[in-house]
Amino acid sequence: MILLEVLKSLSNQTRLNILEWLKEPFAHFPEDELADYSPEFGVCVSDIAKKAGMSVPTVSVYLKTMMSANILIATRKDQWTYYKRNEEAIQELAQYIKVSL
Amino acid sequence: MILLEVLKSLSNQTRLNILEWLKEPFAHFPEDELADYSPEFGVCVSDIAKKAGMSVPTVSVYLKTMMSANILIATRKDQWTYYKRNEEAIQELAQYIKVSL
DNA sequence: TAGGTATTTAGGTAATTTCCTAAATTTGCA
DNA sequence: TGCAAATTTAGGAAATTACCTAAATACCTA
Repeated sequence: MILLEVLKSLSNQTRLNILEWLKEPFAHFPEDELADYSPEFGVCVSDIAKKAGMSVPTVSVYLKTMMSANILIATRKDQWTYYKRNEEAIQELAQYIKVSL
Repeated sequence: MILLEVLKSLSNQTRLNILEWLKEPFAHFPEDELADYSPEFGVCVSDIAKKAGMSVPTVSVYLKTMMSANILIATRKDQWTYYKRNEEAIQELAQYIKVSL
């Protein structure tokens, strides 16, 4: 884990929100958009962009940033890219801060 | 705790380094600079600036930023301002990430 | 192969952050 | 009172980040 990279990826309100939304997709995204939702894959880029009220390209880059930091996991499926949280990495971050920061 | 503010205050390599140095001052600062060191107060601005290899004003602002985020605690004593880590706030951050992020 | 949907990449402007030097302030002490 | 040391505040240049729109790419299906 590259701590600075992880912290940078989390130091933006929209990116923090995305992480929250992905924790409970059904509480944050319209049900019809989650018609084919599976916790294995997550939520696709355009649904997240719509929820964020930002352009798809901006959110695409945000998601990619968080994936590079290993906080999100991406899965390409047909023409969609689904993103979900990397719970292990988030716990690793918490543990690192607790014992090593 | 304002999560975004805390994360921003930590998303800079120099500020992360400062937090590390303050964890074990004797391992990171020259002994003579720590002549009157006390864990109750910490290390003064100019010693931290020297260690960082940056100007005093820059480091002064960095420290103030981290204090505003509640990650550091400042104590003014005569003409010196000493900074130490806020261990409770750091643990609170770790816990927040663990259970709520 | 053509056309449609989803995503990514490129390129640009505005805002923020990084870091400096100079000036102002705080505090101790002769 | 007035100088000296430590710090903070002000102001500015350069780099990075935050967003956008337009264009390119990926992948489906007819």
